[in-house]
Parts: sequence; structure tokens; C-alpha cells
Amino acid sequence: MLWVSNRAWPKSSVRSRTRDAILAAAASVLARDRAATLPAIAEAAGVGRTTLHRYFPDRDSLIAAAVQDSIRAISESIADAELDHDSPLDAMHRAVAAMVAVGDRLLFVFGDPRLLERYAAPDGRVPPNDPVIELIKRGQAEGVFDPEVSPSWIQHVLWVLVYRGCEDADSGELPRHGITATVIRTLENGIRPARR
Amino acid sequence: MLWVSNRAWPKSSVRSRTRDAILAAAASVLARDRAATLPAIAEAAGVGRTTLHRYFPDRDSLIAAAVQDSIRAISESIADAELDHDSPLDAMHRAVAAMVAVGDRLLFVFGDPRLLERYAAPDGRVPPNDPVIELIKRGQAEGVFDPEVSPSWIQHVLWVLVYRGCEDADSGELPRHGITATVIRTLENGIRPARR
DNA sequence: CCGAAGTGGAACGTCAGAGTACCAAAAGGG
DNA sequence: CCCTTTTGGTACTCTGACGTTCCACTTCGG
Repeated sequence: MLWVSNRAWPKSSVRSRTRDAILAAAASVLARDRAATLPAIAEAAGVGRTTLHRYFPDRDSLIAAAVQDSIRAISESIADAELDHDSPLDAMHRAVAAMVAVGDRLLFVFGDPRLLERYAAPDGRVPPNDPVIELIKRGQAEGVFDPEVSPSWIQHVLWVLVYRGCEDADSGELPRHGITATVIRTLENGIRPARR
Repeated sequence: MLWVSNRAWPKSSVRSRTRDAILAAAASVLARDRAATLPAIAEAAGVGRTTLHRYFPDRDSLIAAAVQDSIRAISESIADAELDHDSPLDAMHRAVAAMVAVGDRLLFVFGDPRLLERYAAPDGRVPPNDPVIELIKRGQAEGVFDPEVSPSWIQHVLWVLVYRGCEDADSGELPRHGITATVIRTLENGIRPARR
């Protein structure tokens, strides 16, 4: 059976709610500790170990579901940002904000490169990346982004800066409301003073 | 007994060599998979599981030793870069090169934030960071680095870009000899075209 | 050439986490 | 209000990694 978690479940909404709670808890706990035990995840979700096992027969299926759920959430957020509108710089601002908004899931999915390889796409493609890559190419064509480096590198810089911003916010080194501004500032100027 | 790995072992150099091989293998393997088993590490080091256990009684002491050894290597590399000389930008170039040179250890130690917390410094300070922070403050004072963000953030950006560069080189997305140049370029200009 | 040191294979015991089965209690819907 | 669904606690097995011990083999140094 295939579950759709972001829509209300008509006949038994309880299942959908507990399922969502488990997936959210799994993403949150596994982001901090990739080797977290199933009891730990169950406790974080506020359910018994038995219940967790009823929804996800084994650890593998739980992680796979959590990864796919996180990717869906990230993709939605990025799609909502409509990166193909406005100037590349403005669109990039929205991209950063969209990614920061789903920071928890992002920390989980991209904390371990092998997660994506194994659970996300059998063909190796990761959906949320496509609009971003398109935006980068557009920006390079318009001369707003550095054309001397590969789009893939720029994308990785974007991911990694947002990732680090979320981590710093987690550890209290950065105010949570300042993540987006700081990341954008660094994206645009590197570590040197702002231009102009 | 306390081992000093970076000095020749007078009475039995074999021990020192085996020990170094184990530590290097541990850093390399654990960087890719933090949950790697001891047999896997032993095999990567080219020694038997028994021998590994003779040098490091349990998993914890092995990881602790590997972390400290890696930190020592990174610190040495950064110290050799003499970051207090020349212009901040030139010094930053050398810092990037020095970090890329010990990329394997860097991937290992900084791949998991909790490693440092648990094994490195009880007081929370990490030695290799100090010269870098000093350099950043100097650069900010001279107006070469962005004074609007914290030194800590700039340092994190530096780490994370080098980290990502090493990962991309590992996966073949970036030529290994191009890491330093690409990271420096991004550090100086962000994702926008180079100035001037 | 011989003794000491180092090595690694084999065979154990131990233990924590994964996965399963069962059943009584609670919560939901009609 | 009752019946169905869902829950979660208990108790079990199983697997795999960890850690230990013993001993035969190799290697190094004198």
C-alpha cells in the first residue's frame, strides 16, 4: 500500500497522523545521530516501539520513507519559490529562504551523502535540484553568476552554506532569523566586503 | 601506556609503523562510513583484527586516537602555512591549500560534529582553528574580509567550502588539482563573477 | 642461528539492537 | 453503548559486532 502523508486520510486519519509524527521524529533524530536506535526514534515520536514497527516493518523501510518524505517537503518548498521568475539574484534569495524553511529535513537528507544514493533515486537524480540548476544556468547566461565554475559547484556551495547556517542556528551561534541574510550575503560576496 | 605517534620509536619502529597504518586507515574508512566495523578497518589497514585490538583495546580508544592524530596533522599543516605572514588574502590562499592537503583527515574529523565534542578537547577548543581565527580578524581589521559577519561564520564558510571541494574531488566531480583554486575563487567572490 | 617481539587466525563468551508474536487496554467510529 | 481499530507492553529469538584468550607462525635483531 502506498501512503500519501500530506493529504488527510478520510477513513482513518489517525494512521496518517502517527505516520507523519514518526517520519518527522525520524528525520529529526537521525539528523543528529545517524545510528540512532529504533526505540529512540519511537520515543521521540511519542509512540511505542511496537507501533513504529507496525508502520515500518524494518529499519530500512523507515529510513527510505523518511528520506522520500523529506525530499518531497524540500521539493515542494523549492517549487513554491518559483525560481524561474524575476532576476536570478532575487530568485536565489527565495531559493535560500525556501531551503532554510525546511532546514531540519535538509540536515537529515544531506547530512549523509550515502543516504541519497541508497534511498532516493535509483537513477541518481534528485528532484529538488532541477529547478536550482536551471536557475544557476540562467544566472550564468545572464552574467550574474560566475560562468567560470560549473553549475554543479555553485549548487553545492548553495547547499553547503544553507546547511552550515542551519547547523550554526541549531548550536545557537547564529540567530535563526539571520540565517537567510547571512547565507545570501556570503553567496553574493564570498568572505570579502560587499561590493559597491 | 601513552604512545607518541609522530616521533620515531627507538626500540621497535615496527609498532609505530603499524600504529600509523591503523590510524590512517581508520580515518579514511570512518570518513566514508562512521559505523564501519573494526574488521573493516583492520582489513583496510592490512592487519588482522587481533593486531588492531592489541594497539587499541576497544573501538572508543581507536576513534579517540584517530581523532587526535588527525587534529595533530591538520594543526601541523596549518601551522606550516604561517598564516600571520603576508597579506590576509595571500595567507588565506595558503590556508586553503594547507587544508586541502590534509583533506582526508578533514573529512573524517569534521564529517561528524559530535566527534569533536566527545573526543577532541574537553574544554571545547580545537587547536587548528586558532591561527585561522586570528587571520580572519586581521583581515577584517584591514578591511579585506567582510566585517559585517562574525569571524566564526567566515571560518565555518572556509571549512565547509574546503570540505565540499574534497568531497567533490572524491566523487570525481572536481579535478583534484582544481580544488584549491575553485574554493579560493568562491571564497573571494561568492557565486558572482570575479570583480574588476 | 636463536631468542624475543610482533602477528594473525580460530574459537570462544557477551551484549545490544532488530525483528516477531501475543494480548490486554485504550481510543475511535457507528 | 458496543464493536472495531489502534496501541503498546512483555517476552522471546536471532543476528552481528565487540572484546578476550590461546597458540602457531613469521619477522626482526643480536
